Amino acid sequence: MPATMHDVAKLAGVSVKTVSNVLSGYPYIRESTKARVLAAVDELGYRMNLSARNLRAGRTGLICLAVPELSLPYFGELADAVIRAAEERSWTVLVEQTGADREREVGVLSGARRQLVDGLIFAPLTVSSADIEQFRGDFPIVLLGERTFDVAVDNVTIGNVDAARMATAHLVDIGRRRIAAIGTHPTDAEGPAVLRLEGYLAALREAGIEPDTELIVPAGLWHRAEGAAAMRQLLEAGTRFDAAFCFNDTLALGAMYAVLRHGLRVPEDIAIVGFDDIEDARYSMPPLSSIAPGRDQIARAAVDLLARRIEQREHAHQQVVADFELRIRESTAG
Amino acid sequence: MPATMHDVAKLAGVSVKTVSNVLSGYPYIRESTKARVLAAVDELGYRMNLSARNLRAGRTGLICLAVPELSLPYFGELADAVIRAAEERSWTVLVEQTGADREREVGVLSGARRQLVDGLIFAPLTVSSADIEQFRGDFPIVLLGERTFDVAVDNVTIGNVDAARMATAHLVDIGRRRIAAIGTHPTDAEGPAVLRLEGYLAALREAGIEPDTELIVPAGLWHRAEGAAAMRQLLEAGTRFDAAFCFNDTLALGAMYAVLRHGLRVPEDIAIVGFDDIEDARYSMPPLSSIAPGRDQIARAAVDLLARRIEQREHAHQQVVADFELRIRESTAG
DNA sequence: GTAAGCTTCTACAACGTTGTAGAGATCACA
DNA sequence: TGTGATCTCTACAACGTTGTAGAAGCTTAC
Repeated sequence: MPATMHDVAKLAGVSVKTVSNVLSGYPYIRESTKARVLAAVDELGYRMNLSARNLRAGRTGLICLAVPELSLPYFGELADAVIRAAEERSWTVLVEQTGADREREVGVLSGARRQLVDGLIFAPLTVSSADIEQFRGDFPIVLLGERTFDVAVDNVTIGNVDAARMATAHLVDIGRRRIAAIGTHPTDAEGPAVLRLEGYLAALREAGIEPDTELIVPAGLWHRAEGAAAMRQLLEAGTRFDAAFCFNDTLALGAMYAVLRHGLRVPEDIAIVGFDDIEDARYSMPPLSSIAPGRDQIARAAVDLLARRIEQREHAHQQVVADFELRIRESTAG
Repeated sequence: MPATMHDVAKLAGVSVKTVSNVLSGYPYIRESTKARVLAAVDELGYRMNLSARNLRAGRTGLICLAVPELSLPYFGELADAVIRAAEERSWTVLVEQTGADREREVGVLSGARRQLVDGLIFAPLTVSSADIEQFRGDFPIVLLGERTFDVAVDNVTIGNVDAARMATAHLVDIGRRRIAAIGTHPTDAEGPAVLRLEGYLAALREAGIEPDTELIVPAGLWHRAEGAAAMRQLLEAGTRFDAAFCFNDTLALGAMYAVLRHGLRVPEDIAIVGFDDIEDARYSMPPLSSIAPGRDQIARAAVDLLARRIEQREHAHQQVVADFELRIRESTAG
């Protein structure tokens, strides 16, 4: 049975409230009293019961981070960054995995966790802006990832369209004309897949290249296996092409694997550029060119926005656009 | 202001306790009453206040998973598995990152989180068994990873020594005699690095191969960068060798990168085997042979052990040894 | 000398839920 | 018809904390 404030108070010979005051930094306390209380805390190994504190204070000090899967390196690294950023505010992060499941994403928005956490940082994959409007209710939320439609939610993103355009333009710059895009979500109306496709198409347009629908390959989950499958499909179809822009790095690494397996060279035969700049990208053979989003910047911005939203429920929603940069490595360089 | 049980009770025309009873599945309730209550819950969008419930019940429904870093793929995948296993018990997992920092690991054992969670699943890196004995107090804990010294804590592991021995023996089987070991922690007295080294040495001994200390290279963090650095060090030292057993897959992938960069072939010049079988391993070029621990089995066992420990504080501590298998891929196969 | 202000501490109620105990109905059976 | 068992529901207290309100002592200023 752990010690409570009552035990501490009794041992220190003060009232419960005085213990509470000492612990919460109330200024008007005699030094000697404070010392006695702290000694008692120490002696009993007292730890505050957070359920009780939260019940009273209406805050839990917990935030929820909802991502598709931690086993995807990008989200593992992102979770890492968010947890660190949250720590600076002494918040605790509770990670929820949504899979790629719409029902679970809706569950996160409207679900039971909302009673447990003060706010939500949410990287949605399948739910639409309309869903978000509908289910979020009056709850502090920060979205990760651009929303195509305007939605009254704080939002941190990198410029997906610009970044995708830059990645594709880089392939054009090194002389490629037949550039595949891997990872589209043809049925989505919005979301990163849509935006990255848009950037890809814009870059082609600017280069005067006619897009070829045969070179645009969907991939639902953006895992390595799907990247490899998509690339195999392209290679086996006999479609001629000399480069691929993959919508994330795991797709790209899977695709690169399939190219090499097929006996072709990267980048000589097929140049590949990815997106996310996960650690793997730097140690693949050849190392993978990729768009590096400012992960720490994104995490910090998300936590900051959420903090402001929690403190002050009513204010215009904000959009933070984080920086990105193209890291050119050997998968696109001679 | 969210609705409380009182609001629901008033709307349904029953007592608060009846609402509570309906919601917690108490059997003796008239169907019509139950229906009225549920309708009221629905109409008000009522969600239970978990702080209050926890305060009353003395349980939070949260468990803590403490790992070094989520951005390490193995731990990302492990966290994924633990979260899924915990979900089946409708527990929520709170992930704590310890870095490789002893102070933080001690903090996890003795820290403030203990008031917030019902139990802890802990993958320690730096703390010793003695630390664990000292700091854990009376708190439900399950350790991930073998303890060399006996410590009164539930424990899930794979047979590190056996697995390392099998990996090394595999290299011997394909005809290698000069086998490097990458990833030792020379100052540790226990922990996976020590055990894997032990397995490595055992396999050499069984094959009648004299270990060569020049081939045993430390690496603190088991990141790709350290694996690459260790391998570069070996290559530049001019030490002759024809294989490497890396203590985890990220080390192995970094090492493989360095080998290929150095203009040598894998496996012809240097065969490489890793440990953990992370997803990357299957898509590197060449694909990496690795020890596959039963990750889901480990996660489930850890959650099960923790559940038993929470329900019933007093009983002998248990050790679960999960299965592993060697996945042979091209990094060790002609 | 006393009003006003500061410092230090305390009692009490409240946060939203559930366990305990028990009050009334209703039912089965003699 | 009475007796005990079963069903349905309720009042109350309690979990451990903090906000509110205020008491008591001390200092300052006239």
